[in-house]
Amino acid sequence: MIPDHDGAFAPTTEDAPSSSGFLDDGKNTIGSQLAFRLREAIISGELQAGSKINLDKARKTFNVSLSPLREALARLISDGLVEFEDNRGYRVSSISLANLEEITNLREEFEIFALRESMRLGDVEWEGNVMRALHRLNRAERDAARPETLERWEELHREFHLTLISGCGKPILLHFCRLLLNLNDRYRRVFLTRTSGDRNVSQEHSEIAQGAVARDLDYSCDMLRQHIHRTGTNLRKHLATKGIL
Amino acid sequence: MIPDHDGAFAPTTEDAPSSSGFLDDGKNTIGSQLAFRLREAIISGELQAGSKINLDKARKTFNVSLSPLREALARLISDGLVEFEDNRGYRVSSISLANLEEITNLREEFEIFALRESMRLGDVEWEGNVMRALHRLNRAERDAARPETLERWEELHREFHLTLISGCGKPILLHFCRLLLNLNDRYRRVFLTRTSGDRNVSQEHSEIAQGAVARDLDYSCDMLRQHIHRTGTNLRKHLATKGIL
DNA sequence: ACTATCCAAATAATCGATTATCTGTCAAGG
DNA sequence: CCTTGACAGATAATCGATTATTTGGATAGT
Repeated sequence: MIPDHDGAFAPTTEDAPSSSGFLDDGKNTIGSQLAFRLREAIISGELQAGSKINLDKARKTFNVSLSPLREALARLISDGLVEFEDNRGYRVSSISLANLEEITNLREEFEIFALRESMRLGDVEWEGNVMRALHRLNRAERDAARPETLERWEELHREFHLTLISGCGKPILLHFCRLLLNLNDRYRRVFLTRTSGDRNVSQEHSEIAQGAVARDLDYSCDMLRQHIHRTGTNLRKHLATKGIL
Repeated sequence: MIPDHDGAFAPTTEDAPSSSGFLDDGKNTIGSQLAFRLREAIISGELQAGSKINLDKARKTFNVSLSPLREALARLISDGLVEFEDNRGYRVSSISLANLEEITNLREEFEIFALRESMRLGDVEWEGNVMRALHRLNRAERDAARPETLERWEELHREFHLTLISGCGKPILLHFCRLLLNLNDRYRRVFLTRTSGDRNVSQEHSEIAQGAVARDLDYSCDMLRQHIHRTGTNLRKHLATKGIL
């Protein structure tokens, strides 16, 4: 469950990372659903990075009133996907090489820290969740020609990484990692629709997960670091190539 | 300037940490001013941790309409000071021993990381800002009997810590540190109105700052770690004593 | 007594209209 | 020409009223 807007850094009430992470369970307010839709629109690149968000147009596009629209945008600000300035309105956060590099760098720092803590503190429950998330991810197909598989894969991928560090017992840290993962996903969704040829991502995930449940701290952390680093490097290349900077 | 709501993780436009960090420059929208007032009310303890925020009452108390009130609360959610649940409304984030410990722990990790980066990358401008912030802080008085001096000291103290790490060139990291500092300040404001007898906080700050501009990485980082750690320990004691947990 | 169901008051969410602010354009003055 | 100021259109912010949801308490059934 990504949104994480049930409360700020709530002490992680979730029993097990709900598989149906992103389900729009119909039970929410318009504001929540809208936040969900907008988030997807931004992460998928449908709403271009850096572009201004005209409230009137958005209101009409999504068929909602201003109140829930602002509500939704406020949440995306917390997520770092939208920026805001008094009397100037909202705009989709820009992407840049520097931003990508920072995200990658911070992910390395924070996720490794959180993984280490998880291995130190995680219980059997956590181990089980990790193995499940791994299995589900590795079973999911990822066909660039079929967007719905990409979306599904992204969801499971994020779920995997979050589950991996979910045993750390640090809600705020988890919150930060979730944000970074979110930000990172946007770059991947926009620039990478397939895995680069020289990588076997499934295997990378397996190595990390197995090292984690075996409590092989150094090995698992090292694998994770490399994993994040490689993704960063690939993204950097693609960003430079398609280079809209 | 703390609020940091000019945009998500904006590439730090600020030339120098504006001394007038918190000035309510009158030029903002009602929502912004309200966010400012509410933040102060929460950090100062005026709004009790864990308490529910009744929109109607708040609306009347602050003499505003619902829209700006929700706007303001949305910002405090980003700050981690307020929690929210669909159809259930808002409440002031709770405090707890675990929460305090996490904040302290993460501050140690992140601020040290950011300080190290600042020392690696910071320019003369940064050095100057650090020395200025230090001077201003050490000159400020802090009299438990006069709340306005406490408030002022807190502002300068936050400013000092932020300036110290402002050279790191990592806007997102800075954003996270700012949040943690904010959260931490609430504990101090509520539980510590004076420095514990066995500490010379001014000297601690001086040591950190001087080590920083001298680029003595290990020394400065170590001093900062101890500084944060001591504060955490003190707060923990007071929390246990006045223990409303 | 205990639980379940329904109702009413309290509270949150949303809407449409109004007010305030900003932005770009054009004219007058230098 | 360039700058300055004023205007108009576009856009954001706010408000008051309406609608939807939740909560707590009363009632009926076991």
